[in-house]
Amino acid sequence: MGIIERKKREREKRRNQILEVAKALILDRGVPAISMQDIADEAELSKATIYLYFQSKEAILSEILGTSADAFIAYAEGRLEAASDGLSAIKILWESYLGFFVESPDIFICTGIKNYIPPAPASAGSEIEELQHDRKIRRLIAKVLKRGCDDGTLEASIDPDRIARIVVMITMAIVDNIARLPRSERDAKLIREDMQDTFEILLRGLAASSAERSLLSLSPS
Amino acid sequence: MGIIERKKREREKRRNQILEVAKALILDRGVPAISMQDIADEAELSKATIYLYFQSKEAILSEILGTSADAFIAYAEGRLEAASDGLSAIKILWESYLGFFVESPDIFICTGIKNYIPPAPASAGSEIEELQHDRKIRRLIAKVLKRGCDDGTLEASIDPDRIARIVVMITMAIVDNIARLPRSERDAKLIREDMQDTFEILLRGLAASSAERSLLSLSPS
Amino acid sequence: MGIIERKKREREKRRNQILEVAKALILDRGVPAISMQDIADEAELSKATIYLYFQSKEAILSEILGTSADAFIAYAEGRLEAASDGLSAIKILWESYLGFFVESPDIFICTGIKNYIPPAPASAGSEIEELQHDRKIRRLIAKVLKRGCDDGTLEASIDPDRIARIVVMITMAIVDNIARLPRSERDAKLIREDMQDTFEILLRGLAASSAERSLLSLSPS
Amino acid sequence: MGIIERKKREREKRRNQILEVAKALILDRGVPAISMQDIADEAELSKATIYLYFQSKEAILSEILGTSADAFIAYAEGRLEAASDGLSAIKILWESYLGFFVESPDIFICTGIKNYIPPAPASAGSEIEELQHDRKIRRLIAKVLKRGCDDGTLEASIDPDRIARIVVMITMAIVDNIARLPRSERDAKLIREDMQDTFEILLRGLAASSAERSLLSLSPS
DNA sequence: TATGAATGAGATTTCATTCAT
DNA sequence: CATGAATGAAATCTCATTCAT
Repeated sequence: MGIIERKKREREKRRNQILEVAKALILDRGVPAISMQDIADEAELSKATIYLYFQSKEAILSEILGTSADAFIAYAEGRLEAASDGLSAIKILWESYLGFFVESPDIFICTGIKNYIPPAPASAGSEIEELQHDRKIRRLIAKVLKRGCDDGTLEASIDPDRIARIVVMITMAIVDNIARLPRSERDAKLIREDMQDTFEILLRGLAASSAERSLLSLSPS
Repeated sequence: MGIIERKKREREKRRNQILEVAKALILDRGVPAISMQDIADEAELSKATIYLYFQSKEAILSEILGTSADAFIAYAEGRLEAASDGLSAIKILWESYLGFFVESPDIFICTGIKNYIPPAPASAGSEIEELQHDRKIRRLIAKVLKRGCDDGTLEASIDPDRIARIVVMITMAIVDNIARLPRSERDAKLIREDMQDTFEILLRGLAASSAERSLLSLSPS
Repeated sequence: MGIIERKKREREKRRNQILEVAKALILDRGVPAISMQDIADEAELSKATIYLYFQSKEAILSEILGTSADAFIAYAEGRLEAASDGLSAIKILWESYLGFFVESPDIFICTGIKNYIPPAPASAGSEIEELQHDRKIRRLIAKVLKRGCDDGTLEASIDPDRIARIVVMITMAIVDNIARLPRSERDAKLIREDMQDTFEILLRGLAASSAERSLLSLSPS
Repeated sequence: MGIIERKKREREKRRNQILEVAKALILDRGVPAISMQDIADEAELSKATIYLYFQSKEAILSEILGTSADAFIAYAEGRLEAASDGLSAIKILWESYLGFFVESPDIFICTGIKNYIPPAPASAGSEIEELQHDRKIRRLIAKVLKRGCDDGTLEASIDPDRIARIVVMITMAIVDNIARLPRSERDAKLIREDMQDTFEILLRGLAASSAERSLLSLSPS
């Protein structure tokens, strides 16, 4: 029954092609400026065909979000195994972020999408699914923070879950701000600098007071 | 000739009424979901009448933004006079923010508007004006940070301008995130708690290492 | 009873002021581009006040048309008294036209208005009134043509009434074409040249074959 | 795969249907009085569908204009091959015009459109394209006039380009004037008579003085 | 007389989505 | 599976005109 397999593979390929096209367009013109027509045109498919692969525009956006988040999580989890304690774990997390996300345009795309999704929509259904993407990353961060609280390398008073949420927000905010610049002025280096500064401040703010100052700076690859 | 005065007052009243209606709608449904028609309907006026008071939809949004920002700046500047050094100044700033903004729904509205403004627009004209509102607040924060760097109460290595930008971003991010919750779950207390935690982390991250730990917590009124 | 007289005079003055403003605006931006609001603003009156003096926008346009036509007719009739025969009469008529109208911007205004009035409107009422303005000029031209047919200086086969109508049309067409140029390139000299060429062709076409060729050119003042 | 062919044909048919509907409406109510809504209603399509076939209202008007002009030019050029000299060429041109255009309502439609196009627009871009339609006809006329000047059958002193421009204007003026009559009184015969008279006058005015008088009348088919 | 305020009706255009083939 | 065609609903903005004061 290889034929069914092949069909499935081809279907998957089309899906990905559409997603790639959508990502490229978002990067170029911003989420609100692109229409299903644009995606169809660029993918050299008809609008109707797009609807064969995705239920709605929102579904496309959601999938892009999810894929990127999952990829990051896999990447970060691999690197985290090398962490000796909570403090170094969170440093590794941020270095991963700086290394992985910032180099790739996915970061702009995801932030663009997140900010496009209307705040507090009427139907809670899809929204919950949306947040799921965040939530995975949030859970990862919370785990790392908790480890630091437990082993004494991070300030004991913090609430890992809440701070994890805040950290995700902050990160997105930085990207979003860069994304608002005209495309030509937009620069991965800018983000990296802003993020490095921000993460160092957060690191100092989160570390236990006993932590050695010299450990509180980041050195992204 | 009090008649002219009265007319003027009434006109002002209508303007404000429209702004209030717009704010209420934004709060309720989010910026992208409201149209001039919605505003008109809710204000029990015709669309054309709205255009009598505001040149465009953007003008309404901009005015809301500007008014709130100005009010906050005035409020904060008054309180800042009591600051003895940079560290206490920044604490006062954040306490002001928590006290002033967080209690009022303006915070949601402003964040909603800011995030609605299309990222990286072609014409820089109006956008620059838009950002002006931010810029004022940013300048205020930068001034406070600089004071702290100069008098040794804040970490000397930080760049006041960049960090000011980051701080504004972070603040908006927190609000925005809350705003994305379904209206019913959304809660000023939530924001206050998130912000307080965040600001405390930032405070510890920004303070000079010599600062007394006990000074690094906030107590909003 | 001077008081009533004065009021009447003042009313007349306001009317004229409004008409002048309207003419200036038409000249500047073209009929379709001006609104009652524009007229009111420029006249430093309210829109409602304009409606106290004129029943509608159309009424203003119509009055402008009428006034200009009447002025031209008076001017031309004066000069026509010097005509010795039909051929010289028609030359004088065109020279008058070139001298009077072309020098003054009224020509643009009138043409602009004429072309703005929708062709073949539903209600015949107002339209008939409109054409009245033309008709007066047409009658004048027809009279002159008839004189020429009768005294043998013009081609006997022409139908004075029909040709009069045609001549008015042609004249307007020339002006209209110039009016379509960007205001900066628009030039009274241009019109004069086009009109002179055209009138000379018409003159040759209308003159009896016995007419001396040397009489068939125009020399506008 | 005739299916693609058929689709293409049907698409073309729809386009034409829309153009026909637009033409009928223009004929009936005049260009300024019709909206995209009207066209859609009359074509029993939705407004959005109209936009599927034409980029804008202006595009529809322009296409109507272009099609008619091209058709006329083709028709006239074919007949012009029979011309023995400049004088007979211009006679043939006018006879073609009378025969081709005047019988069809296109003449009203085109004139209506031309007069609708705003005078002296800010952006020269689209306007230039618009005038292209005229220009083609103008060029044809100029060529014919030049031939006549060169072979001595037309008055040598005329400037072919300028006179060509004038002739186009005059022609349009006649049509436009008829179009302003209430639809019921409007009559192709009227135009034909007016145009024939006019063209004969122009012919006499343009012909060299040596031309035989008997050649200076038109006999449209 | 004069006017500020209000508005109904409409114009053009866009877009996510559906459906017959 | 793929698509061309169609559309309803909306969005922003304009304008001649009326009316209460």
